[in-house]
Amino acid sequence: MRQAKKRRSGGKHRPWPLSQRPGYLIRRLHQIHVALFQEACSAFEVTPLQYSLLSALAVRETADQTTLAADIALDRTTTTGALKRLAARGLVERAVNKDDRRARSCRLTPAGAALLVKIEGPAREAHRATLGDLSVREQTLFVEMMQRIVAGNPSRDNATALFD
Amino acid sequence: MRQAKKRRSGGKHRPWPLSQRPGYLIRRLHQIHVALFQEACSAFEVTPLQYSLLSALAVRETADQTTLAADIALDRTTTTGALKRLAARGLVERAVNKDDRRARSCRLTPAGAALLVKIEGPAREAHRATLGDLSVREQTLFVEMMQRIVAGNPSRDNATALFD
DNA sequence: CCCGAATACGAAGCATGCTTCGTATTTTGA
DNA sequence: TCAAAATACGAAGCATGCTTCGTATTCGGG
Repeated sequence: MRQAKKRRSGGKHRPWPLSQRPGYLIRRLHQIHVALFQEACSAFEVTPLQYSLLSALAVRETADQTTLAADIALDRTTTTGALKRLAARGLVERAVNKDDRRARSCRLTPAGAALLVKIEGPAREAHRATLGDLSVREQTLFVEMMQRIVAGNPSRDNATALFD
Repeated sequence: MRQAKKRRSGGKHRPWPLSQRPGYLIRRLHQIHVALFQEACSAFEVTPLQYSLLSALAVRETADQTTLAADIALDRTTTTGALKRLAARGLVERAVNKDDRRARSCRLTPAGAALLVKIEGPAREAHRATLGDLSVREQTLFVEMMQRIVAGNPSRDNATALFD
């Protein structure tokens, strides 16, 4: 624990080291996780985001794009783009909803469901490895703290409608 | 250690909830931080990444793009794009190095240095607010754990030692 | 000194992520 | 009932982020 003192009076701007800034560290963590995930799941050509989408679809069975976007806390248009790519690969089906022609009903194809089963192991391992430098006890604590932060910062999408 | 929870006979694949996956939580944290930063620094039209770059430049005085990319642990070509945008706004100067015409010597302009001074307060507040749902003690622990994870996963290009 | 290795970039391409604006469709309320 | 509000999308634009490939320049060893 170094406590840099020094602060010369006429000195320039004293930089706050990047390695101590929460935002920088979070960006690095994200970078690390994506790299670990890509490595672990390279055989499936699936990104973490696509895995999240497939997981959400497995739960929903059928859902429109806006619902899925809310499920994974992602912007609606970004979600659409990802779903299009998954559909182009035959992993997801996007059909206009017959009861509401505004909506696109999305669902896993058999190929998508099969891929999800096969990727689960490596994907979990990648998630686990991301916190692999912490003790098991710390990992639990770390996840709990992240959940608390997320709970305290609702995503724009779904929360605004509740309170005007 | 793996206590295989029995899967119900008719049951489909049982998903690991997104809200418990480290990778998902990290993505949400990043999303939250960027939003808080943008809100706090909206008057300056600067993104977290650009702030990191300006900070790195303030320390380096002068540096080529590859060095800056390593400083902030970002891909070289992405760094170039960000520097171009900063240069277009007159915050950064990008000149071909006279001693090595392969390299681009980058440095803060007076406007860039001035902006960095003004943005520091709001930027720090945004970083602090990102962990605002944790107690002060927890914030310290959280940052320490993130640093440990980052230290255990070196970026492809090293030499981030400048920032300690 | 000179040729190959190393270095610093740039361009192109794909995939997130976000905002704003416009359109089609459904719902709703006076 | 019928026009306004709400909803679900799509397109376009900007900003990250990454990889791969190609080019210019410098450096290093024979």
